[in-house]
Amino acid sequence: MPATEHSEILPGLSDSVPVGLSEVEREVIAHFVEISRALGQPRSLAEIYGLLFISPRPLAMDEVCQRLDISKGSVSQGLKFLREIGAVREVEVKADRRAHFEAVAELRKLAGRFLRDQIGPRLAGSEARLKKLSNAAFGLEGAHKQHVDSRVTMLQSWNKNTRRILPLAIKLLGG
Amino acid sequence: MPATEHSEILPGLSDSVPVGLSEVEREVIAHFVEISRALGQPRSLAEIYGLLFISPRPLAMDEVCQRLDISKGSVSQGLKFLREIGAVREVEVKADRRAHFEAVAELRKLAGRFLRDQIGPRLAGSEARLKKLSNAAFGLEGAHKQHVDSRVTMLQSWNKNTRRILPLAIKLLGG
DNA sequence: CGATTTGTTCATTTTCAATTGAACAGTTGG
DNA sequence: CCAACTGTTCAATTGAAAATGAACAAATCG
Repeated sequence: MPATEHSEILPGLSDSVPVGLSEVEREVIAHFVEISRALGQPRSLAEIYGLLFISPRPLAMDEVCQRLDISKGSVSQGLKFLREIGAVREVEVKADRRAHFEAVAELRKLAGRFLRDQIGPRLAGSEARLKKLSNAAFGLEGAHKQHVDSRVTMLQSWNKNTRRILPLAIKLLGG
Repeated sequence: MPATEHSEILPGLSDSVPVGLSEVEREVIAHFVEISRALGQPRSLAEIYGLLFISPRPLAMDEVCQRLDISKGSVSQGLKFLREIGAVREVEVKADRRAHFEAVAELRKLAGRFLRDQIGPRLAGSEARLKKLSNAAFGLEGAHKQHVDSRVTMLQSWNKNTRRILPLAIKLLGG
């Protein structure tokens, strides 16, 4: 007997939501969990996105809850965030009033929005801070001032470099 | 009276290690703390690197402890890591047997090593996982197999793109 | 050689963000 | 209108990662 892919742990309850995750699903989710770690994003986000990414059809919130065994609150917040950064889109499903979601699978869009929303603001804050720093350095004198000035200049140039590279990276990723 | 830059909170104890941090030091450290957050690195690392970055001379471990008010253990571990990724180098100081450290301030080296040591291994692991995934997908059938295959292919291509970009980013950062 | 200084390690504690779950609000269908 | 369903919010809990500090090893000094 071939193993059923959507493993049904409880045979009696068929044709509702499958219980547990298939091997493929587990692996895909694990993959996204790793990536999200590197990006400093919470695990549940990655799990939700991974499940939607590999799902052949859009899923409703409570389906995600059940399949991943995470709380309604987490899924609600997770989906909210994923929608905001455009990693997930809401789609209609006939004869079902629940909201359904599917993964946006275009890397260019994904990476672009992530960088714009998560990294961009930080860089902006950085710039402001460097200005403040530059002021603080203004009051100094002599060799000490020279040293501080050179360091501050360095930081400003690093920031500028980073700004230059981000849009470029997005282009390359998408192509 | 002009504010002393290396603020001396306890006037009697001069010419040993200054107590507290100057405004410039605080700002520079805050800057690195922000960056380290974005990179998912612990705060103490950023504080240590920031202090060394703005310091006009190499510092010994216990100086770092005192100035930042961090435990000896943390500083020891922090410096170990920073040395490993090449963000800090050890230098000799005459008539002082303690090890002294200074910040490596070349962005190219810094970013390069960070990407190589922290991101590279993750990408490698990713590749392995994708192979496993590809195998798991092999046993499937029909439309479901087609869907899974297309998704797996997508993941593989994303990985490849990322690999292509990293070295490029390093080059651009340094220039 | 002790005594002191320097530095590491690692079990415990602390901290902080992620997760939970219960209360709540809004919709829909009967 | 009310009962069931769907989804959000937020105070409390949990858990994972970081910081502490004491025990230890190694080097240096007198």
